[in-house]
Amino acid sequence: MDFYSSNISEAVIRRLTNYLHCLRLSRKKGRTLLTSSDISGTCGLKPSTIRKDLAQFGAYGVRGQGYDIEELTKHLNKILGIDRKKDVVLVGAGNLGTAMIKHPGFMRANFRFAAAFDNDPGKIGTLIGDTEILDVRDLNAFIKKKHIGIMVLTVPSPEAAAIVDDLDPAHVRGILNFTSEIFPRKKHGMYIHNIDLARELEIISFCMKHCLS
Amino acid sequence: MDFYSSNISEAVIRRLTNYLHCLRLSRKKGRTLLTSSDISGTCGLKPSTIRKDLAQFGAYGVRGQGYDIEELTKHLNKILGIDRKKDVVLVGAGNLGTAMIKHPGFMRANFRFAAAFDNDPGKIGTLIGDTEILDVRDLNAFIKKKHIGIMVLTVPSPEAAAIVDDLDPAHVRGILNFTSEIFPRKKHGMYIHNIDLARELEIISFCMKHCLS
DNA sequence: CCTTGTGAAAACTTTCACAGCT
DNA sequence: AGCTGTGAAAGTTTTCACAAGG
Repeated sequence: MDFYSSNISEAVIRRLTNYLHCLRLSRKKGRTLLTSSDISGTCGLKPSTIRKDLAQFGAYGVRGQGYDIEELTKHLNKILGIDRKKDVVLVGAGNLGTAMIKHPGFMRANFRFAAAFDNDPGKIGTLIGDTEILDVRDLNAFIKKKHIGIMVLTVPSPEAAAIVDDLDPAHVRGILNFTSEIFPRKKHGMYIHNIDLARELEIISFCMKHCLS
Repeated sequence: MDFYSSNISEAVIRRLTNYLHCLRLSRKKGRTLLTSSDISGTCGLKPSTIRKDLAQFGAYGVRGQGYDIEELTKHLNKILGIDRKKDVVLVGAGNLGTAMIKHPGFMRANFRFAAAFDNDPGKIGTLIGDTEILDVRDLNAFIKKKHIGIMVLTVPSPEAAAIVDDLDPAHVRGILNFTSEIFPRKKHGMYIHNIDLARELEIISFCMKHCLS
């Protein structure tokens, strides 16, 4: 377990989340053991890659058998830091924001939306599911008071920069940015993950045209 | 321009979409030339990487000056296959689907939602913006009649597999899959791009914990 | 003088092949 | 017999350093 010091690439982390997906599926089916080639079949990765990844994090399978689903799930949850509840705020209570709050995957991954924020007076005070929409002007005070570490940013792109610049980096350590704004990976000690939905379609468009390997 | 035969990695394509983003920003500011270090500043990539990428696709800049914004934009649009309008269908008219249809980035990238599909009788016949919601049972007929090449899949995860399996691969060539189901990259000649929003948060969670390089 | 284009080097990632356990 | 764990090899990507050219 020396991954604190070593540089893990994003590709590996992304694969870990895929393994977790396979584990959840298999557990639902009532299985207790899973081999690297089982995972390979579901995720479309080489068994050797999977074994390397897991070995790197000190996950020990049993030779001749495979990996214990229960144990490996716990192990991966811990590695990914989703082994205990994390409070998250949503900023931008539009359709995308609403979709995020209602997404079943977030609860499964132990994320809890502590509140949503918006600048539309018509939305402020209302609920999305169980999550209250508050005034975006109170965002920083809320983050400070509740010790929120993660922000999901789903405002219109032009508003993104101002919100991020105003943020107190002492508290928010991670941002999931869905605006088209590209922020640097790390900014004031915060980790920012940029996902632009339109850009993903552009990637598909290319792959369809040129038949990506 | 030999990228038809060569294997371009997804990382390169993703970067191309970033360059396009920079180009759009700079054009808005009234600039006509852009250097690799300008792009570097906005995207957080090394200038040498940017030049390699662009050279690979035969984009020629002017030594001592940089790249012509107008020309490079056209060039990249063409490479990505977004130089002309493409019809897309949305399947799953929930919050995420609505967000996709209303996302300004799609129009900018020349995508047009020809229709949305859902199985909720209360939604069928209504509109999202200008896009009509039709019965999901008519999906395949519609795709065939209108020659739709791309599908955006935003149904609840358990419904995803059935829809994809029923699809006529002669028509749909690309799927942007937002369910947690992991499909193989290529299936029956279709290219499938999997994005699970919860998985992206898991990645952030890891990065926050272990300080990704 | 400035910035592109590019071969060569360095760094990183994936795959292979087989030793090591159960 | 079967599957993991792993060092070494192959393959890929990024970075460097500098020649070429406006």
